[in-house]
Amino acid sequence: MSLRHIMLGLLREPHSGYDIKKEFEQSLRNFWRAELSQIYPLLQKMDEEGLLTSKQGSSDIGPPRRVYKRTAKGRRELASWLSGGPTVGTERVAYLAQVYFLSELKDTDAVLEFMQELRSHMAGWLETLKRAENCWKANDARYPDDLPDEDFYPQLTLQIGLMKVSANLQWCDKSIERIRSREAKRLEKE
Amino acid sequence: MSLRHIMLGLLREPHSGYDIKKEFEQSLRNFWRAELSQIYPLLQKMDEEGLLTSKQGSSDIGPPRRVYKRTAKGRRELASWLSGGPTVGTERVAYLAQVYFLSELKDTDAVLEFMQELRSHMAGWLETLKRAENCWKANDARYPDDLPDEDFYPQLTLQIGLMKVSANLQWCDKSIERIRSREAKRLEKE
DNA sequence: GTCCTCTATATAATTGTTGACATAGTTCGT
DNA sequence: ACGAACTATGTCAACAATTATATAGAGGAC
Repeated sequence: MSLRHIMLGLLREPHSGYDIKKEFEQSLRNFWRAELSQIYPLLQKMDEEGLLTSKQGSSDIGPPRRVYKRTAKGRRELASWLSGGPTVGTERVAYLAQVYFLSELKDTDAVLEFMQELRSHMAGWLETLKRAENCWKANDARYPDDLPDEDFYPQLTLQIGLMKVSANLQWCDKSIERIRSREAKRLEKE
Repeated sequence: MSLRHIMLGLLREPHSGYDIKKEFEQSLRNFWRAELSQIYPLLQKMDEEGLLTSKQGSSDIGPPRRVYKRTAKGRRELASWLSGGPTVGTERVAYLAQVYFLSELKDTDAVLEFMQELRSHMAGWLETLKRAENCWKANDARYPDDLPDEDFYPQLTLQIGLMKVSANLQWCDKSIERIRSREAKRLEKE
């Protein structure tokens, strides 16, 4: 039940479905994703349930926008999610499942290619996060802990994002080295 | 499409549905989870699709077991998943979404309680992973990189698991400190 | 003029996942 | 003798997520 709660969090301020999608592609990218085909029906459903209100907005460009905002009931629903304590044990990381079974690729070059592609994904992601961090440092260089709560907690998630992606990158490098040295040892023996 | 591929990976050796569930609770816990109610129907479906074969086994204890093993077709299906390169960008971490919106909890004590509960989850998980690591070190202390591939790659995932959970634990501690010092500053001003 | 991208909303079909329920034999403690 | 915990298999309803498809105006590239 996380997506509806994330949307309730975003809809403290009015947003359209399209706006929400952009948030997922920017700040929420670190820990959740959602497609428009999931967002639009859910907005309608939550509107029916009384968690949101909507109104027709206008736009200079393209078709008309429908803008949603959470109700008091929606606000309470979000607070009760947070009060229930951290939701742990639901994490899924598909690429680690793939690494677990990499012995199925009988060709060491194919394994190395896999790991290098993973490394390059991580490197790109790290750059993105560093840019986001610099952007924030530029604005709040002198008082990082004086931020309003609404910015402080998102930045905590940016920090752990940086830590995890750095760890991933180091692990990729170390793993590639280990795989190479195993292969070298194997060739020696022949 | 990850669960079916993970099951194809496990079914290099014959397993029952119940066995597979135990694997998810032990070695795969780091990156995927699945319930029995998902495993049993999927085994039947993959059997129909010709990715698995099954045979009725006997057991000393409890009701009879049905044991599955992958076919050559299943093996190829798994290889093609791995050849497609790493599946990235699908990760979901619900507790980070919660942290992102922690400003909705107006009471700092409630926020600290949330973070401490998260910290204690991470500490417990770290202990579990360290035990798993020690168990492996005890068996293969002298030649860690001489392991057969089938053990080497799972251990790579254990290493990144340890790194990520340690990073999480450090981040929890640092975050709790920052939240406390913000609160202290706020009280000073009054 | 045509194609591409961006804004913007939406539906349909399919697949994946969770949680509750139902069944049943074995072993162990009290 | 009774209940709890463990082995073992499964169904069903509800909910969540993905992929493909449809529509349509505005702006820029070629």
